[in-house]
Amino acid sequence: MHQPEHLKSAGLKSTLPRLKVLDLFENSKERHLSAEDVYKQLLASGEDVGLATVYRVLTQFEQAGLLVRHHFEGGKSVFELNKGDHHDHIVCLQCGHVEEFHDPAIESRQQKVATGLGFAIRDHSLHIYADCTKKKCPHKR
Amino acid sequence: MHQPEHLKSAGLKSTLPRLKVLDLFENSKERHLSAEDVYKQLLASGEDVGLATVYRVLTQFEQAGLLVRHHFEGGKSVFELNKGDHHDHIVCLQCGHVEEFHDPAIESRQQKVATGLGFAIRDHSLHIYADCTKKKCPHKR
DNA sequence: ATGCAAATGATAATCGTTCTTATTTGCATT
DNA sequence: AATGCAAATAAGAACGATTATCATTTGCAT
Repeated sequence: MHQPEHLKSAGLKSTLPRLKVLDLFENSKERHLSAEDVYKQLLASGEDVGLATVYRVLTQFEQAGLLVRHHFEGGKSVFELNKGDHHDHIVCLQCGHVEEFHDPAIESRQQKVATGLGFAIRDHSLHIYADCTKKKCPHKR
Repeated sequence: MHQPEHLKSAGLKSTLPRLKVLDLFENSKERHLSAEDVYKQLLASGEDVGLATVYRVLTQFEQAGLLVRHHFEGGKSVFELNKGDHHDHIVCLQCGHVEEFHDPAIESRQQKVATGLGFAIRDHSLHIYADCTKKKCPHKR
């Protein structure tokens, strides 16, 4: 159990709801979870947390750098553990599974384009929405 | 005035609110407008349209292919006239202005990456959030 | 001019998220 | 181990964007 230290070093008190949420992200099958996902999974595990707390904790974790927030289509925010690397996302239109990728060529082109237009990149997001080409979509929800 | 034909060919009755909205997109300074933007500008022009109608019309125009919808950060949908071309967006963090660009190298890399992972791209969005590097941001709201 | 389906406007409802506030908890100090 | 207090929580109200409901109005073919 090394989670309390994670929280401590992030300047966050080691409370039960925070440990539960962090644990969920570290042990969940899907890397990408919405606030609703987190809330429901905690309730299903018998944990008794409030939805407002989930939202607060997710935002705090994002600010602390423990989680990264993404805005996929559909409006709702989705979070994932911050592995320290940057990557883009392919969202499967069939099952909603999110696959990650990183392409240095794309990244450097973005820099060139932005610089050429007189902008300094602060952040960017590349989302590809696609169909899995295998006969049966392998990513069960 | 060629707008009524636009609507007709899209299978939409030529009504006053729809003409107003279409006209606004064709004559507005900013290419990218939210439902709220459209509603407020119509009210400001003395036109009396309902907010619900604006939302409905925007969605219909999107489905008819007259407008394209984008989801920038901040949650709300933004629309622009469909010019038929695909392009990506740089959003100025200072003033909210949206600049468009198209980079074939990025596009082709995306195809390669998606194919390599076993996906067929249906749609994608690349949003760069950046600061304008000129001393004074030239894009006044 | 007439009729009727389609479109509108006002408003209620919904969804994701944030705010408010009274209560509870973590944890440092006795 | 008991105490105190700031920080964190839970419940529900509030919020902003969007969608649904429904009675009224409008476009347009007859």
